[in-house]
Amino acid sequence: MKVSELARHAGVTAETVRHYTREGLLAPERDPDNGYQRYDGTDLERLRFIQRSRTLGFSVAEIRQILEHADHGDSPCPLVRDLMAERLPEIRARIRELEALASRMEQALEAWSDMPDGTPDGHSLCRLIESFPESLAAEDDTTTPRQEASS
Amino acid sequence: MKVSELARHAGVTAETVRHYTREGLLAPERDPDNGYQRYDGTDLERLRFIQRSRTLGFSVAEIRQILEHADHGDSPCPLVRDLMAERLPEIRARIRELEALASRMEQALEAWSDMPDGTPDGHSLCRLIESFPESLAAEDDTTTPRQEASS
DNA sequence: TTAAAACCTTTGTGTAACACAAGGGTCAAG
DNA sequence: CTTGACCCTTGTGTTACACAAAGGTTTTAA
Repeated sequence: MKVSELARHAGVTAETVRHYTREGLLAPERDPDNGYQRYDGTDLERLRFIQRSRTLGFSVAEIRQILEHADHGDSPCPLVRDLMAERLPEIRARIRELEALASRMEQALEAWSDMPDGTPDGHSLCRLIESFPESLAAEDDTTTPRQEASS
Repeated sequence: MKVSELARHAGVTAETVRHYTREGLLAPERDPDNGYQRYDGTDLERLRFIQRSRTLGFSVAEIRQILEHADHGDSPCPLVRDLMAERLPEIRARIRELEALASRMEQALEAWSDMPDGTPDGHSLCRLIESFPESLAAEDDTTTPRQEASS
C-alpha cells in the first residue's frame, strides 16, 4: 500500500501517516524502484492500534514507547496501566478548570447583558472585563516572588 | 519599574511580561542609559487587564485586538461580547470531549482490572488497548476519502 | 504517445503561550 | 573591584499534525 491508501483504510490523512512514520510508530519498507513508502497489513493494524490509543488519551510519544515495548517482545500492559492511571486525574482536573472557565464566561455574559458598551478612557479599557473580579489571590505581591505552574 | 518588578506586582514571571511586550500588548519605554525596559502604572493596569482577560478565556492575540481597539479610542466591548459568545460553545464542546475521554479511560481501567498482561504476539500488541472498541465509525473506508477535523 | 492529473518524496514553516538556556552587558553592595 | 542579581536579545522546545514548495513518478485520458 502507498501512503494515501493506508490513510484511507484508517480514515486519517496521508500527512498523519507520514507523521507517525517520521516519529517511528510505523516502519514501512521502501520500494527500491521509486523510493515510495510501502505499507502492509501489519502497518494497518498498528495504525488502528495507534488510533485506539489516541482515543484513550495517549500521546504519540507514549504510543511510541508502548510499541517499542511490544516490538521487543515485552508486555507493554503495565506501562499502559501506569500511564492511564497517571493521566486520568489530570484529565479530571482539566475538566474542572474548563468548567470553572465556562461558568466565569456565563457569569460575565449575564452580568454584561445590561451593561452599556462605553468607550475607553484614562482609567478604563473595557468596563465589561474590568468589572470582572480577579479570580485568584495573586494580588499586589510586592514581597514574595512567584513561580506558578498550571494546566 | 523594571521587568521583574512589574512581574512581581502582578504575580507572573518576568518571561511572561517579556512575552506580552514582544507581542505588543505592553509598550514600555526604554531607559536611554542602559536599554532596560521601563514600565509604569499604566502598564501594571494593562497587565492586570490581560490577566482578567486570560481567566475569561481570551487568547493573547485576541487581547491584543481588544487593547488596540481601546488604544484607538474605540469601544472594544462589542468585540469582547462577540468573542465570548463564540468561545463559550467551544469550551462546552471541549468539556464534553474530555468527559467522554475520561469515561473511556475509566471504563478501560475497570475492564483491565481483571485482565492478565500478556505478551505481544503476531496478532496482539497489547490486548488491553486492543480490547477497547473503536469509538468512531471511521471503519475500513476503502472508497470514500476522509478529512476529519476535531480540535 | 503524450500531456496533464494525481501521487510520491523531503524539507521547512506555522500553530499557543510561554519556559529556559546561552552569551553578554549593567548595577548595587561589600 | 568583585560578586551576585538583573537586564538584554536570540534561539530552541513543547503537541500533533497541516500546508506549501520544489521536484520526481505514475496513472489516465485524449
